[in-house]
Amino acid sequence: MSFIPLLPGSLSGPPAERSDAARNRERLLGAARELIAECGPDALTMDRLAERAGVGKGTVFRRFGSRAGLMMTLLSDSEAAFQARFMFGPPPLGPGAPGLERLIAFGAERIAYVMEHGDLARAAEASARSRYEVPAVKLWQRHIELLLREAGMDADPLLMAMSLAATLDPDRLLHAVRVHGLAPERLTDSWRELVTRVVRGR
Amino acid sequence: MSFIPLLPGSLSGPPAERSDAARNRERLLGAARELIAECGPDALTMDRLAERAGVGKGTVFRRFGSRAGLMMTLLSDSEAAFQARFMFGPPPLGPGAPGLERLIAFGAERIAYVMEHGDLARAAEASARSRYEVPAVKLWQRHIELLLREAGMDADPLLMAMSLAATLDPDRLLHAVRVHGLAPERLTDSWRELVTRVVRGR
DNA sequence: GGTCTAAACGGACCGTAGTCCGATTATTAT
DNA sequence: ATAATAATCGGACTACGGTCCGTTTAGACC
Repeated sequence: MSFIPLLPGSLSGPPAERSDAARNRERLLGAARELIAECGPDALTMDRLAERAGVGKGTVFRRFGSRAGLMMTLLSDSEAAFQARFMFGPPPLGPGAPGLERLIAFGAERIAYVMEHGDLARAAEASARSRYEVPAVKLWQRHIELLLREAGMDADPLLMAMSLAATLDPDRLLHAVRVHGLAPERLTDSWRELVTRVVRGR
Repeated sequence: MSFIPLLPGSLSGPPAERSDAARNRERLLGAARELIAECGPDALTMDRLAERAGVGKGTVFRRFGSRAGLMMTLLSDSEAAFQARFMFGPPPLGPGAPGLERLIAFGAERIAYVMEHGDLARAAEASARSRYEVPAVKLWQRHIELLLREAGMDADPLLMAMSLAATLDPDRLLHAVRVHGLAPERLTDSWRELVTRVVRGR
């Protein structure tokens, strides 16, 4: 007869990463940060990364699943911090302020975030299909929807949130700033106008 | 002494396509349409296309520059028709109706267009960088900006047009319909709400 | 220490977009 | 018709993301 655990297996946590796996993950993350610091995210190829970290290519993909997955891992710290700030931090970004003000603050913070981590964020946007299935992206969108409802928006908050989220897409924001040469403040101002008009209604 | 043209060279038109080049271009377009009809745009690879058309791979790229370029060429007819309708056609899409009504009609038509040619449009969206530099995309955006101004929008019409254009991105629209299962009419309704609120202002 | 197993490893391999350059051919001038 | 020339052609080649599978090894149990 086999061992019967007191807790369901899935609650005892993952079966503990093997030590060589942990070592390689750290090596890979370190090497990735080095390469990005040297040449930027676009120049990071999976082959070079494997070589630099001294592991096989298969190992890279088993760890991170894909190039986008690697980039998301690299972003996860700042991403988590951002999430914590808009969900639990002080107003006007966090709870405590009116919905509209939180929306305005959210956009402003998001724009600032993209200005700082934009290239990485763009590289982390997986290939086409799953771009909108990334947990973080879905979270922002639900957050916007929530704030819209709280601000009294009546008409189809889900789709309005989708439209507003599209405005904050890293790709578009970076293009506006880098190609069109627009100042980030102008993006922030425009976002404030946009959400104000959308919320205030007709 | 060399020949002096009466007109600057660039005005005498392109130096006339060589007959074999024209023949190959037709062959390629035909083969591309066949392959897409058979297996959809995603299954069209440049190698298969070259093989089916009976030409070398280099020829494909010299003709169309890239995979996205090929897709744009395939779309150009319906794209031109669409452009003609919103620029010169009857109201409310074309000139003659108030700006807001034209904006609403524009979005509705665009959504319908994406529902029909969406996959092709998505494949035509070049790789990252130049997504917003495609002439057609810039044209829509300027058109939206124009209509916003005409409708009396005061605050930064350029950026508002960018945001609104983001809402109509084929990728997002298709995702909403295919993954979230939203009805296209709901997208149209939401677009009407959105532009109405944006234009009416505070 | 020895044995066993599942997990981790590594790098050869694949499909794809895009490039390059020597060979070919349409066109024009003579 | 012939020769000169410049555009076109074709397919081998590269770079990259991603997969596969035979081999190795960490860790648990004896």
